[in-house]
Amino acid sequence: MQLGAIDRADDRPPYRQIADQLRAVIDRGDLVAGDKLPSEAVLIEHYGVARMTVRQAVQELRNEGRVVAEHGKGTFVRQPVQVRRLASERFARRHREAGLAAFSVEAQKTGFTPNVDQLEIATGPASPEIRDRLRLGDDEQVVSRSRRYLADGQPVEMAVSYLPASVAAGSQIVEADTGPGGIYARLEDMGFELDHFTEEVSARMPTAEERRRLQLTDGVPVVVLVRTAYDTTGRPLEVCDTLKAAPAYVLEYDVPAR
Amino acid sequence: MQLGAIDRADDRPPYRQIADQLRAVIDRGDLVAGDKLPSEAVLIEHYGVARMTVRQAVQELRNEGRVVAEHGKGTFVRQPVQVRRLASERFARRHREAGLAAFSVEAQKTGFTPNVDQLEIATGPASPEIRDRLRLGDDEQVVSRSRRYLADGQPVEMAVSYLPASVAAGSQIVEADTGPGGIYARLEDMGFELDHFTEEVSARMPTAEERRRLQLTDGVPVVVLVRTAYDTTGRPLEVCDTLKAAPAYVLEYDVPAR
DNA sequence: CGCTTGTACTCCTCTAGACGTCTTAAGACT
DNA sequence: AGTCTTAAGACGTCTAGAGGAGTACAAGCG
Repeated sequence: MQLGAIDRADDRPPYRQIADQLRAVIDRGDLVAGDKLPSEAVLIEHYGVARMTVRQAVQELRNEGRVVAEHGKGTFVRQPVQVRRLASERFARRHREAGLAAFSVEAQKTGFTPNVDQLEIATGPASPEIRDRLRLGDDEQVVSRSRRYLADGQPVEMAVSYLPASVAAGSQIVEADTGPGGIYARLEDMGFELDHFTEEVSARMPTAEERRRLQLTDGVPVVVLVRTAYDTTGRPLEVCDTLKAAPAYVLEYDVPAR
Repeated sequence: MQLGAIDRADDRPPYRQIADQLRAVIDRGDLVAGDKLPSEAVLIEHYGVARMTVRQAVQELRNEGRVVAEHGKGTFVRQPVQVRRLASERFARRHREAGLAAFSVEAQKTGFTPNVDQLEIATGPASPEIRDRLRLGDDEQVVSRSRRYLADGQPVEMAVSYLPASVAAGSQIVEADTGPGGIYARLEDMGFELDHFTEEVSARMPTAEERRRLQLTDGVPVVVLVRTAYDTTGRPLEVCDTLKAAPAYVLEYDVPAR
């Protein structure tokens, strides 16, 4: 692996020159996914700069999502973010068969091994925003379920959903499958009549926490899917917010015969 | 504007506590878009920490896109992404009735008076990307159609679509309605059998030109809908990219009887 | 009045350390 | 052999400075 020196004649600051050289090492393939970057101590020695300068250079690569620092272990080259176009399938049909589509179906149709982690379930008072979305009274409690979906170990999606505690009604619902349609099937089993739901696709910049959990590159917005499920009386039964890095959502519709 | 102090008993590092407090100031509305954050010197004085600590806190907010630092001027709160919630309607039903959903249907169901401007049509060689998406040969030409949708005079959406010149076949297609389903109805009239299409929702930061045409504020990502229409043989007939500021897309599905 | 200059303020970059926590592996002990 | 301790190496956080460069505005000059 070849690292150059800092060119004092260069008008770019040293930390940027170092970052560029590290980037080049990765782009050239001298270091591939999983490889360890030279440690901070080595880079300090090589370039003859202070520790903060080296850290600032590495921070650039971290913000770009090219490397990941692991406390006590080292800094490692990350898998490149995949931006492949997903193969299209008969999604809409399956969607109708399943009754309600789950956003996370996508992960399962691409050949990845999907799994779920960071499942957290909590019961407590609702925030004003959630109260508004679920049309709850001031003192009603909600059950929140957050989880993260991974494809081949790589986080691709995270979701938080809220149900009125009166709907969750004990422990059954909170253990419901986090897979596609799981929660909705469970709700129907419990006697709730799902009528329809709304989905709203939006986008925004992720918070630091969201960027961390999804291992996002700096400057990349996330696609947000806001879903609300209603019963036949029009009462919201569940709201679910799903976050993904772009590209996010592939639907396929069949054209009906005319 | 109220800023607290650092809680040494808190297990979170000071820089994160400072970042949280600055975030809270923005979330509370004490500082709104365009306002200047307290300068580094003021924050150093207030919290009694070193410069690097303050800078690390502000860096978090910069990474989140909440603030922007301008050399020599200060650090300013950025325009927040709007999270306006749109009223939901029986979208899916209409979608099935219409045969194919158009992304721009939304504008028409919100009570705005929609209209289209900046219609541009051109025929020429395809870029490598478009060639790839339409599966064209090296020397095949494409017809591109770009337009902008306005609601009550306000630009809300823009779209560019490409058809192989062999499909467009003269002047009929290029004058096709830009409204929902218009182009697809025209294609079917011409004997093309539309089979299905894929839609991919993504998001990214807009280019300067896109920001200008959609009159976007700085820091707001755009939702991108990438649609490809296929005929029964699996050949792509049209690709269409639509851009909107978030929020963008509201669907409503009915749950079929079980 | 218009232009230049000075100056204060701002963020940018960097230095040379310090101590902390986490991971790993070697070595000591049972 | 298995378990515990310890130390080295790695990144995390922080201090207390320094000079640089861009900006805004007031003072001075022609």
